[in-house]
Formats: sequence, C-alpha cells, structure tokens
Amino acid sequence: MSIERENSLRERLVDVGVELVLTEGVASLGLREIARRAGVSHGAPRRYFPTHHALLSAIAHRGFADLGARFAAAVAGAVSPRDQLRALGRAYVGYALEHRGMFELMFRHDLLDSERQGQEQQGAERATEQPRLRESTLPLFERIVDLVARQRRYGPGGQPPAVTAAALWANLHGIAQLWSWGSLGLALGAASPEQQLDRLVDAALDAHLGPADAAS
Amino acid sequence: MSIERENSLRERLVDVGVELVLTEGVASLGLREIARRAGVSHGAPRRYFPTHHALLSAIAHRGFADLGARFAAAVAGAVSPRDQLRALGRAYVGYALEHRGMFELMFRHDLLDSERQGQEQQGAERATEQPRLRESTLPLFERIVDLVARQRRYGPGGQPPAVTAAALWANLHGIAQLWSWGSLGLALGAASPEQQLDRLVDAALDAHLGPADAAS
DNA sequence: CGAAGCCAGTAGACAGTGTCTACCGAAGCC
DNA sequence: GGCTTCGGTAGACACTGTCTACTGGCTTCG
Repeated sequence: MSIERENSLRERLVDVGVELVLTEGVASLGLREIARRAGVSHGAPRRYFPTHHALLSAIAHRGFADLGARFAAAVAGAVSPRDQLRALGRAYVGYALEHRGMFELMFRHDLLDSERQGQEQQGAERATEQPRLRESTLPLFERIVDLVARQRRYGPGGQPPAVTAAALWANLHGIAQLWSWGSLGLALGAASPEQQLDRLVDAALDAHLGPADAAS
Repeated sequence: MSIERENSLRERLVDVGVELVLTEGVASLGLREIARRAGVSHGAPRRYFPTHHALLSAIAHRGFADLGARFAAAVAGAVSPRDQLRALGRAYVGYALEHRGMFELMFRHDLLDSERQGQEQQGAERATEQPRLRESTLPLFERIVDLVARQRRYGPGGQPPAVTAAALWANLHGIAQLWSWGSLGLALGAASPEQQLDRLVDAALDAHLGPADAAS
C-alpha cells in the first residue's frame, strides 16, 4: 500500500529471505532459491549483495532488530528490574524457539559476514554499509547489563554487573540452544514443555541474581 | 603399530575427518575432501556410510567420546563433588574452545543424523549401527546430574537435581557458544581470556549450586 | 584346477550450488 | 541523437552430494 517502491529488490530479497528462514529453515536459504522466490534471476542479488553471506547477514540483521523490539516490549510490560529481566529472559528463549530458523541463522557465524573476511577492501564497495552485525548483539547485551545494574544486589558472588549479565545471557542462550537441540527435553522428562522452560528461565534468574523475594 | 588393519577404510575415514575438523573446521568436511585426503575415490565412503551425514555423525561421535573421557579425567582429579563439578565445567568450555570445529560439529543437528530422518527403513541397512548420537549426550548429562545430586544442597531454588544440572549445563554450553562466537569477549572487555572464562564458569557454579564455601 | 560370486573401490553422470563475466534493454544526460 | 550508466538476464565454471554401472582381486565351492 505505502510507497515502498524505491530500492525495491534489495528489500524484497531480504523480505523473502526472512519469510523463507522462518518457514523452511536455514537450509533453504540458497542464493538461487531466494532469487527464484523473489522472481528474479540468480544473478540479480549480486547487484545489491556482493556475496551470499552478505545477503544472509542482512536477513540475520532483521532478526536482531526483531529480537530487540521484543526486548523493548517485554521490558515495557514490567515494572521492577527483576520482573523486567524475567520478561526479557522469557522473550529471549521464546524467540529462539518460536523462530528457530532465524535464531539459528543469527548465530551461525560461518554463514554471516561478521569480520572474519580478512582483508577489508579499500572503500570500493561502500554499498555494503552493514553495521558489522556482530555489534548487533552488543546493544542487546548492554540492555541486560543495565537491568542487572539496576538491581540492588548483583548476585550471589557479588560480581560486577557485566559479568553477572554475561553469565545470565550465556545461561539463557544455552537453554535455548540445548532445548531446540532436543537434549534438554529428553533429559528432564516429558512434562509440559512451556512449564519446564519457564522453570529453567526462573532457575537461571534465581541463580544469577539471587532468590526472587530478596530483590527490590 | 597395533593390528588395527581390519575394516581399515571405515576407521581411516573417521580419523581423517577428525583430524580435518580439528585443523580446518567443519566447512572443510566435504565428503569428497575427506575421501581425497584418505586417498580413495569420492564414491568409496558410500560403502561404509550411506550418506554424508552418517559419516559426519561418526566423526561427531568421536568428539562425544573424547569429551566423555575428559569428563572422567576431570572428575578423577578432584575429590569433593563441588570441585569435581568445577573441573567438569572447565573441561567442558575448555574442550569447546580448544576443539572449536569439533564442538561446533557436535551440535550442528542439521549436519548430523540425529533422528530427523523421518522414515526409519526396515532393517535393510543394519550396517549403520549408530547409537543414535543424540543419546551420546545423555550419559554426559547424567554424570552432571549425579554430581549435582551428591551435593548436599541442590541450589538456591531447591530444585531437583535434574533441573539444576540442566540449568548448569545450559549455562556452560552458553558460555562456550557465546565466547567462541566472540560476543562475550568484546562485551566483557579485553582482560585475560582464560581468567575471564574461569570467572564465568565459577560464577555459573556459584549461581546454580550456591556459594562455594557452603558446599560439603 | 577352474568357475561363480562377492566385495571394495573406481569412474562417470546428474542435478544443484555460489561466483564470475559478458551481454542487453531501458532510462537519463549532454 | 549518441552516449553512458543502471538493473537485471543468461550462460559458463568449478565444485558439491548422490546414484549407478563397472572392474579387479579374493574367497569359496564344485
């Protein structure tokens, strides 16, 4: 409806990629497949993305943006830092399990550009103004640090907020990863999945931030 | 030296694959590449592994076995369950960072056989007597559960050992994953990497098992 | 001793991939 | 009007995993 006709193909390729990874998984994100579904020839994406990885990175970037938005919504829906962190944690693993393919892509460093490319060329291709992507995770992390710092006590060990936040994040990430891998499910028995997950998230919060009742 | 000449190629393919993934990463684990390095034609592996995934699964299986051995060694080197868990945790993230490629392969469910194959055929190919591979992680997990159960208190939340163990495992896994992804490094600043890692592991233990001094 | 059969491995085909390069039509600009 | 530039096409190339036909050597049986 709106006038989003400018730079159409670039956006459309990313749209198609997002749609595709959400429904079919990362294995279906072939360069030619995306082009096919966008209705263009297999050489067309090259005009906007110098390599397959660049396109995938743009798709993953959308995922990070989406996750950030969910963080904001989750935080906005709670009052105390503690509750905000709980909401954030559930949003994190919820996102990971709800958008399995996207979450997988977001952390598949072998498919993304990150920085590993080595020589960085000299300004010739300024068209790829990607925000480095790996730094996409940094604002998300800093939001956690901020919330942790707002708590009165920083956790059982009295660690600085950054360490506690990192440990908490790692915990959430591991829960998401192992759960979607299937190991946790069959390790914990076949109780209600949602309940088990929330239990794990709560345990992570209790563990890293101290028992719930003591928080401000 | 020993008489390991029987069934040579099958073992040799896995050997080559292990060597390759350790030195060059999972991206280099092409079926043809492995065959090439083993000195056989690209069709030869098919005699022992019906598909590429089957070969990769066998390679990953070696990784799980190796990790299990490290667990045993780590546990044997400490006395109290608490210290054993600490040693186990360090062994886990240590293995993940030391053998990056193998660790990545071990949890790349899209490359492994796991169970996703759908129809399971009816006994025609009994040559693939894989122990399902996903169950390879189960004994490792149960070892953690056992150690956690041997502690006097099950953690701040008073959760059953399986839940605490799962949370701890997820935490360790997340540390390894995010660290090797690079996010944790640049989030925590550029202090001594080893020290930072140990700090994170210790924080995980403290968090899930309670402060160190209170343990038996 | 000779023939049958199997077994491990070879070699080539096939469809599919990502990248590269030559080309082409339409638009804009002097 | 002739020119260049832009957005996209189409084909080639090397490479991948899978499949199938084939072959040389070994065992085993008649």
